[in-house]
Amino acid sequence: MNEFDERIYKLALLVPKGNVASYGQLAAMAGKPQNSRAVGRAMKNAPSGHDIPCHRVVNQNGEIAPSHVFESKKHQRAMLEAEGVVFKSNGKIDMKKSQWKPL
DNA sequence: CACATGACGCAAC
DNA sequence: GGTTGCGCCATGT
Repeated sequence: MNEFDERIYKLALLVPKGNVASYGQLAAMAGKPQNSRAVGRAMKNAPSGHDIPCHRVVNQNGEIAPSHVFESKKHQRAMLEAEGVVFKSNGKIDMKKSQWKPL
């Protein structure tokens, strides 16, 4: 596992319940602002059993992965909603309210 | 080794 | 505000 990926996982774990982080955000915090893609790749390659809330990691548009990534988009939406993440009428996440703001 | 693809982001139109 | 194009990095063929 690369150090970068490890940081991504750690950051994902740091995301509090009810909040979400964008790929670019994690990438920036990991030290590579332009490497947002690698974040997604890292999530995809994320090891199971590490309690990594990959569902809390979304894109800047407030959208979740296509669907084939998790069980389904609906499932993930329900999961996030259960955690307190605010969703807009269009089915996307209200980033303005739910985006994780690290201290 | 070169090319194409992908859980993305941002600037430009 | 939606769509298009380009950039960045890692992986697979």
